[in-house]
Amino acid sequence: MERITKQSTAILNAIQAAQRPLLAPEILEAAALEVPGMGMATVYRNIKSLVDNGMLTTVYLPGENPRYEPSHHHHHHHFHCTRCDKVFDVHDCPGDMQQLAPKGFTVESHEITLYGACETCKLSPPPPSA
Amino acid sequence: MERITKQSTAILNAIQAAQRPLLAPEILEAAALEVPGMGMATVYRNIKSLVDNGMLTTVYLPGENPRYEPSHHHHHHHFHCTRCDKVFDVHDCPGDMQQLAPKGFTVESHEITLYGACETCKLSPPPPSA
DNA sequence: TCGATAATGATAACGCATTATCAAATAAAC
DNA sequence: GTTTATTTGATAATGCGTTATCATTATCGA
Repeated sequence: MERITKQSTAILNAIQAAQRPLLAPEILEAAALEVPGMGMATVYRNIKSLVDNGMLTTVYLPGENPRYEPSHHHHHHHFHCTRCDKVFDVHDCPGDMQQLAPKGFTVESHEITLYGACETCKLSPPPPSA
Repeated sequence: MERITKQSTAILNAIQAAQRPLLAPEILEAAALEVPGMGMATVYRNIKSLVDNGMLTTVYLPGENPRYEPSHHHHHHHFHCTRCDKVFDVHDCPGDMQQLAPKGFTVESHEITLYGACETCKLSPPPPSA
């Protein structure tokens, strides 16, 4: 990916504008608003290139397909809304986790995923089923 | 799965003896020690049945295939050894995570995965590469 | 503007975990 | 022990995310 195309521009725009990690199909959906007819293969090709360049970071959550966000280079976690399935960054962290591990184990890093309702879903709960 | 067979017995034994969540291939490997020639399909069939019965709990870790452990019914987390890739239960928990979430978000649950070296791997580090 | 070459889109192919199929083996009831 | 229905093992098939293929299109340096 050496050339700047309207597709690659739209893909990068979509990821940077999202302010949250996106799934590949979400990136396609967003970028296709700017470049209608864009194909899934183009999204995967550009993602791969951006990840290889270090511009994108892959976010793995339990039982989920990979999401992608601009590389932050600072420690953070994620919130997965169980209503809308969107994932948001969480910039706070409880800190060292060494004390949780069994005796004799060494903790080198950790991942935390929070689950619950995001603000939008809290304010707009689904109508009670009839 | 209504009948008790030597295969189903070996599978349950393997899972209960492991004292840690196992991948499907690990269950096969362990159960096959007791019943040589056991097939992967039998493992998946029995896992599915045990999960449906509530006897087994599926453990999802980021970017990993599902693992299985006996249902505990108590809140706990997991430690993933980056050396041997084994996963261990962590019975401690930092507690409520509501304060980490963005304003307006409601935290209902959380998952924590610790990464590092388990005791065995710490005591037996790999030889330095030549 | 032209030409070389990289990117795109459509689609086939792939990898891999999981599930379905079905004949043979085997629990468990009688 | 016999009978009958369930389980097993081998293997094909599936689902699905991702990657490869290749003719066409488009970028960008000359």
